[in-house]
Amino acid sequence: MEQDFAKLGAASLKTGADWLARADLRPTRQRLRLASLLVGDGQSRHVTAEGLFLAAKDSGEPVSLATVYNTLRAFCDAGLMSEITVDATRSYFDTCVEDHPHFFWEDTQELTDAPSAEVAFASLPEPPEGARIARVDVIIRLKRR
Amino acid sequence: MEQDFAKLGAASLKTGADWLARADLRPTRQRLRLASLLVGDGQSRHVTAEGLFLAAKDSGEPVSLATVYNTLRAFCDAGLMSEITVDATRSYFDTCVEDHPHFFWEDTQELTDAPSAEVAFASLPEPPEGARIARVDVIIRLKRR
DNA sequence: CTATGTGCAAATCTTTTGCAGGCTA
DNA sequence: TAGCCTGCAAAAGATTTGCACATAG
Repeated sequence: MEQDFAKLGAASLKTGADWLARADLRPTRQRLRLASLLVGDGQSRHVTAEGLFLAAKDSGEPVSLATVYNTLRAFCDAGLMSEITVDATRSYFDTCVEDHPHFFWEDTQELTDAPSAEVAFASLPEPPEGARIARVDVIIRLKRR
Repeated sequence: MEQDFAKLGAASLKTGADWLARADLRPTRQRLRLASLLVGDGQSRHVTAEGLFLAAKDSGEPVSLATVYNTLRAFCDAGLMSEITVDATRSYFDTCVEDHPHFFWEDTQELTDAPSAEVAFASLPEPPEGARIARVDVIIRLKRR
């Protein structure tokens, strides 16, 4: 589950701070660090709690695992991130909150964006009586050949 | 997570036995019981381990939770069932092994089939170089209104 | 009779939570 | 200063596993 994170510079710290400010989250040292790793370079990123925890440790400013979990939860609650369910044993989090399709690489357990423009529904069923469609998850599972 | 299971009669035991035989699985008392609950009426069914465990208990012939887990795993390995990932905290199993779309009722945590004919892709992306598409999961998340 | 399957309890793994001390506004 | 945040360790919940006993072929 190799994940490549933003190199941290002044710019990424600034970007992370803006990102937190958008959601009225207190810019603590830990949140700034995690935010920088997540959106420091303006790219969208897919992480697991464990992966982000390791990235923080590698970056030289460790954040406790509990705080990584709590922070990812806070980011989701604040609408900054979304949780993607692809694997029964692990949660994935995406810095992009739009409903979009994903590739899941079964060999490396890596989650990436699928080109959204190329996944189009010809039709979707009418939601059953009394229900509305909250979201449509599309996971394209890939195997190396 | 109310799940309604097959009423067990001679027919359902027969059906369950055939189902096991198709996969060369030994027809033990526990497997026959679970198979009957799953495919006894020829309907496709979506279960969690806990739900199936309770159904067995209610049916008057309990099966231990560990065996329910091991058996569901065995049924999947044998190609009789498939595992559907919709919820990070629980695994769902489907007696239908074809790749087909699902409704997930967020309020009751219930998983049902979506009318497959009505979910058509206009297009799917080309799998990235060196990969092939193993499966495409479509989960339509529903909220009650 | 031998290989498999079952059940219990214990282990494992991911995620959450209680609580004491620290830090932002 | 008040309240939110962090980290640690413990708790919780789902699933797996080790092992002794049972059972199908």
